[in-house]
Amino acid sequence: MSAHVARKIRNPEQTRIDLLAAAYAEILESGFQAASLDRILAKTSVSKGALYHHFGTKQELGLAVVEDVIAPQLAERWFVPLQQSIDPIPCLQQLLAEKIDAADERLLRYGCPLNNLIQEMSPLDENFRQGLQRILDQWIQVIAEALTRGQEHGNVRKEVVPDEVALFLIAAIEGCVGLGKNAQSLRSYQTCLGQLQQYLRTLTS
Amino acid sequence: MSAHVARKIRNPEQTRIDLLAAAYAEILESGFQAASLDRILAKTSVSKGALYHHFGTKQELGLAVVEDVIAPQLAERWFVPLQQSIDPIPCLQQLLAEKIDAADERLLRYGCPLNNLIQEMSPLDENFRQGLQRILDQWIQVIAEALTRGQEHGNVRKEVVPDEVALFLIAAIEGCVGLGKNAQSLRSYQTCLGQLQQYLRTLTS
DNA sequence: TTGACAAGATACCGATTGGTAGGTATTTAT
DNA sequence: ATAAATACCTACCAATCGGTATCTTGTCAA
Repeated sequence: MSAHVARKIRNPEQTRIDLLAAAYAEILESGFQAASLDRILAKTSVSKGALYHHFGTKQELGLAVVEDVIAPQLAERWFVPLQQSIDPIPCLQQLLAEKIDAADERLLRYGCPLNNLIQEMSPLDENFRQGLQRILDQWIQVIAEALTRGQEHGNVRKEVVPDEVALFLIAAIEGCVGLGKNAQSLRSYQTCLGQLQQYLRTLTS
Repeated sequence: MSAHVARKIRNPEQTRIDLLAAAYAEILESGFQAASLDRILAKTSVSKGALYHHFGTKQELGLAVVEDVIAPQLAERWFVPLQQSIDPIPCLQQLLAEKIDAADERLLRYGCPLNNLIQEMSPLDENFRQGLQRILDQWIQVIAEALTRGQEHGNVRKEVVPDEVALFLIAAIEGCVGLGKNAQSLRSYQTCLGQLQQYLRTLTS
């Protein structure tokens, strides 16, 4: 079938995607500094020459993971639902509920990829810091806008400062995931996020 | 003066303390995995032979930093004041206020030593995880006991579950420090902890 | 069909890593 | 005074690190 179409031996876009996926996994498991390029290559059966054709340095590969893997992941799970919602408060509640229920074993073990890189890399590499901060700023903004709309609809107390509460919400989320990661306890993870849900309720009017 | 007292050429206890201090700083700045024994030795002018006389492996050194440096630090700043206080809620409020005011540049850049090690090491090394968890459990317990006493004195709402709120408080603190670390913004750090203070107020009856 | 460039492969490099071998020097106990 | 144990030092090691040089191969436009 399709005899005319020359079979593609090479597929640079797919190679790039494979590298990003393997690098993402390796970084999640070992951290960026301890992430081994050789291990990444072993996972992908891509050669080192190919890697360095697509990415100039290890740092470039890491930044690409942040921009092309982590950022879209977060956007899909948080930004899209929140921006589409008309009444954002129940939406926030449900996003938290999902986060509680969908407690992957992988999440419990390795934590949040975004927070991991923040804690490891922000003091060491300004490019990483800025790339991660861009994601955080978007996250804050999306939640803050949701809270503002909630205030306009009379669902959120006027006293709350959307920017500040959004910042705190993200901090609390990352904190809960981080503690659950060390406790290695689904129960800890869920009760911690459960307390955050109760906090959310104090924002409603 | 003191001609009889032989001058000490060697001081193994001090050597150990020097090593722990240097290792603590190096780990805070680079993380544990990327912490270089050679750099630690350079900071202390201690030889590698001496290091390996006091600590069998790099891991042992790291665990000693957790137990002998980080744990006492936290105990001094949180456990002692909380345990001594009769009315623990104002005490918690003030501890947070201190944490807001005493925002060191070093804290803002490198974050919380405890949380750093949690995020980096808990998935990689079970011994680290347990050592860190011991500290967390103590922290939780001290705060929970404070909250319970607060309930007994009628200062804290009966609905709060001390254990769970204590867990959440710590998560939120670490989250705030972690976000401030990436934002590199004193303002972010302080407003985030400020929101946590407001949360604390919702616990009072 | 061919020339030019992108994509990938292999072999290697210096630097750094945690750790060790084998020695010396100090301290302490007897 | 002396033996034994503790404390420390220097030189070295294999393994791994990120990165590079050099080459071949596949792709596509002209």
